[in-house]
Amino acid sequence: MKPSRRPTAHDVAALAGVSQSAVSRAFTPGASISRRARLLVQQAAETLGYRPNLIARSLITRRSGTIGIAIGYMDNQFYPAMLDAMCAGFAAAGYRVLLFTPGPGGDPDPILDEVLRYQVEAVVLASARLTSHFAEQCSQARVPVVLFNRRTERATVSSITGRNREGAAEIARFLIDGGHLRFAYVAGLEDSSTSRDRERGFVDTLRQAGLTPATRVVGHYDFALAREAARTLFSAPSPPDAIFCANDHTAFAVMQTAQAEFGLRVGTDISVVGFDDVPLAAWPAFDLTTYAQPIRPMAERVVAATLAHLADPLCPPIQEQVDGSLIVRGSARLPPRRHS
Amino acid sequence: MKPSRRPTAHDVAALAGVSQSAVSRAFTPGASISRRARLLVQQAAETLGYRPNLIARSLITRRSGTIGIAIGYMDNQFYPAMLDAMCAGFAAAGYRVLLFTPGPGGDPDPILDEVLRYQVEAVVLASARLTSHFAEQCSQARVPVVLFNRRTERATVSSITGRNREGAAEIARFLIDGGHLRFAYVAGLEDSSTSRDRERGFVDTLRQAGLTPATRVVGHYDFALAREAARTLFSAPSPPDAIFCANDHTAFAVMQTAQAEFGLRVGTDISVVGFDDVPLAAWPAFDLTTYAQPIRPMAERVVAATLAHLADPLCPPIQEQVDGSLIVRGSARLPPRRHS
DNA sequence: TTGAAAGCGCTAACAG
DNA sequence: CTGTTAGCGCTTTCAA
Repeated sequence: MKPSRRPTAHDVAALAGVSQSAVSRAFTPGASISRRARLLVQQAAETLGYRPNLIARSLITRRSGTIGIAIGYMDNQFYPAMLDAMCAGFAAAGYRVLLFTPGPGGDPDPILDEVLRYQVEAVVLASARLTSHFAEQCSQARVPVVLFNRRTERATVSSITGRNREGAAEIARFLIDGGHLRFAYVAGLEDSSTSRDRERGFVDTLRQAGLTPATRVVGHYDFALAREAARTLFSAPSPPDAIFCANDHTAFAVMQTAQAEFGLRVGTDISVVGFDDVPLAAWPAFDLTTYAQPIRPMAERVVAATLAHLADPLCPPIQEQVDGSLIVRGSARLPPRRHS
Repeated sequence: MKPSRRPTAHDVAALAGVSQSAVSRAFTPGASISRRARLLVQQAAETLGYRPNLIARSLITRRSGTIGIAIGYMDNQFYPAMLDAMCAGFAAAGYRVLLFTPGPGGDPDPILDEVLRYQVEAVVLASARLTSHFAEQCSQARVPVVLFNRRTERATVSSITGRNREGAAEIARFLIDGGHLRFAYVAGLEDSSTSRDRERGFVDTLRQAGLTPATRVVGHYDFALAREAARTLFSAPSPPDAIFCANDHTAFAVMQTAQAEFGLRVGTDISVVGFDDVPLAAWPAFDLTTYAQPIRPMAERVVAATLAHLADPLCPPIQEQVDGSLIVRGSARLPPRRHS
């Protein structure tokens, strides 16, 4: 017994009494090989516990079959759910996922370099940090980039987002119809396109309705900071009665602070609305009114866009917005019923 | 301009006027190369945008630098948090993470095969499905396996778990001291070692105290199913006053069902205790008493165990239990204060 | 310190 | 359908 090395195609070939190329062919779906030869190889492979080395294959085919996914915010349920869905989508398309989580603090650049060295065929960026520079480096290396839930100003890179402006505008109208008067927006990260787009849709709609502009605080998409922002809001001389939060995760922080620290009844004393419709939003404890960004469809679009770039390197940037919809639950006062 | 191919070490060598081996050496930390040569190479690499191909390197070094992580339950906050921590840990150790999420339903075996073909150096299993058979296949292929948060009966494979028995026993004592009388356990998956161990610690402690055995329902670690189980519990003629749930995720389902559907005040009318101490448990809306499984330390132990196997292929299985602690919050009635 | 040469395990022409 | 022959891009002896 030769215990040290894993069996190679040569070993299998020797045992099966065929050439090494025959072994290769036996493991290649469309290859031309006789049933007999394939059987011989399969048996030999079985007894040896042979498994084709995909690394060696990648080297020659120049396709690693690997997609890099950068994802942050694992405490915001939206991202793990998305990761799960994307992973499944890529797996179904025959790709493996190399995960990298650019932790808080520290320069994310070295990790990018690492990933590119590993010959990922494309990169999906789902983290607000490291978006622009990172994306640039990738496209310089001719590695397609797909941004998820964020975009860049320059239309040079692909992105899949929700309908941030439209969704926020719909929320504004919903709150206006609900008879609210003092609005507030809890922003995410200042340099996040997503937070800015949502703010814009919200603020513009209020302005068009001739209402008092919304108070603005910043939660940085962080639970603790969002709670801090909520305290600022509720401690003000004239606190808001309608709060739109940059995402559900932020909304949870705001709701709980309102209830636990200010004794406010959410949905009655004040209205809180989020964005995303993560599974938690439907939990009885939250019952959050929010604008749904559908996980599965978005994941599918990300996968599709990535595959499009892989299929055609000259494919122009794809910028898609996936439709969402307002999910009305109990965290915001309802507009009066209209006759239909 | 030759746009099609990415630059290789040869291209860099040609431009720098050195041999291709020199290029290799310039990118190998400990290699013997003159400052001059290294500089030449670095400049040439810079202008060409050269990045060493790690796939090619793996082929010759026989080390892919990649760890496979199988993880499920992305809706249970414990797992994304753990994934994040493990990813960071492996990255710090110079390893990349290949993620695979064995979705619900379907045979997980083909995906395993896929992963092994990709030459991962080790596999971390953090999903209850695919544990035993999968682990066997891996060790047959001489790929070290580390189970996370689960173990197998046979002590042949490494595992990192929390103190399930002890933690559950401590919870039982806490509830007994709190003066509860009618206990219940909401189990996870029936074939999960974790759920069984927790149940055992809980049940044994009750028995030793001479108390009525706990009612037992099954939540399968699933939110909806756990709610269903909770309904069964609360609809019984003599409903429990102390419920221990297999994990926090299950506890959230139980708490909310108690409140929303049965009008029970958690922490007053009934006590609910979980296991894990996920970030959500500390949210005001839940304020869940639970037994903490510390994410960071557990992740560190997983990484350490994996590296130990990598460093020494003959390393015997490592079975570690990471200490936890009871986190007392408001979801369970407190034992009466004692004089200290 | 350096370059030449020999592969890592596999795929992909190319003849037979 | 099959075996032979070149490599994929890199690391690693081995002499020089």
